[in-house]
Amino acid sequence: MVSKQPDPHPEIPDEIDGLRMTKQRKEIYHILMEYRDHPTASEVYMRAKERLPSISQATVYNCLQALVQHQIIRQVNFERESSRYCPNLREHVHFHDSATGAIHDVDFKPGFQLNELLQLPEGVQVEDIEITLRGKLPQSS
Amino acid sequence: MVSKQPDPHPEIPDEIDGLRMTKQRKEIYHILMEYRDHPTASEVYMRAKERLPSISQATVYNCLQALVQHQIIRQVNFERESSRYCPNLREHVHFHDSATGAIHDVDFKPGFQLNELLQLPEGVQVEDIEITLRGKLPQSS
DNA sequence: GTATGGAATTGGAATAATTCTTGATATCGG
DNA sequence: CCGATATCAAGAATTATTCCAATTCCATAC
Repeated sequence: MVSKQPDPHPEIPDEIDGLRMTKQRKEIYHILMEYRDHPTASEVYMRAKERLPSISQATVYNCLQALVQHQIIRQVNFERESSRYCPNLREHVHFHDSATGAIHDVDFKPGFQLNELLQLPEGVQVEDIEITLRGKLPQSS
Repeated sequence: MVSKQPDPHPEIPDEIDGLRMTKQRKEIYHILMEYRDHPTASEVYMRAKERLPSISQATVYNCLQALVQHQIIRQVNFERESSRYCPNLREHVHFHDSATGAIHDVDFKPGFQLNELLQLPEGVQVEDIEITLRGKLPQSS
């Protein structure tokens, strides 16, 4: 008679938007929520192995992909680097600090309108916007 | 006595911004200028082979990289797809037509200011902006 | 002209991130 | 409890790109 292990992440529901949250998916989602530093798949893999030593890279990729497809997290691409993953679902922009390599989320100002910024042709339907900035933060931050 | 072949692209100077424009580099630059449809490296390779049958993929990659590094063309990345290349040096945005897959350049409106759009922290120095839109054009276009 | 040195080109091998495949496991509904 | 379905694991396969070593090209000096 083996008693079940307690769920290590009881704050994460067993299902999100129709996706069954398995042990592995919960762990990976938890990792993204905890640090929010836009890790790559292999960084997620390294962190996940600490709690789930038998997890494989393939599972990490599978889980990340399942979470992205169900719009629980976002995949972030910068240049040709490895994809990074981000649990922030608000519409936002990514700022890459060229000094430290860190990535910061930057929000839009309320009420922004794309066609105030761009010479878009009449009648376009914009389904998705992706904005990435690269630059330096002031010293004091 | 073999007479030299005439330069197939006399409109392209023999040097741009300190980069010696060899036969291969001229051909590749010409391909980008002619169609302006944001081809991938292997699309450029296929087109280049028509005029320079002995050109190699490695050369295409080398030339594209040299042109990018000398800021003669731009490398454009979208999601995790192959890089695409673009001779438009004006600051602009890429619009991916989700119906046809075509990529269109969209200009900024004059006098746009990033911090009208974004809640940027005080004192950031933005060195580079990359904006990509995905969506549909109106039928009639 | 011809020689020379550095840059450019070539073809193939190597790399890295990601996806695919297949079999094993776990979970759900009845 | 049992079969159906979903998920996971491990390694092979794929794809875009880069690296490497050998050759070729080209500008300049002789």
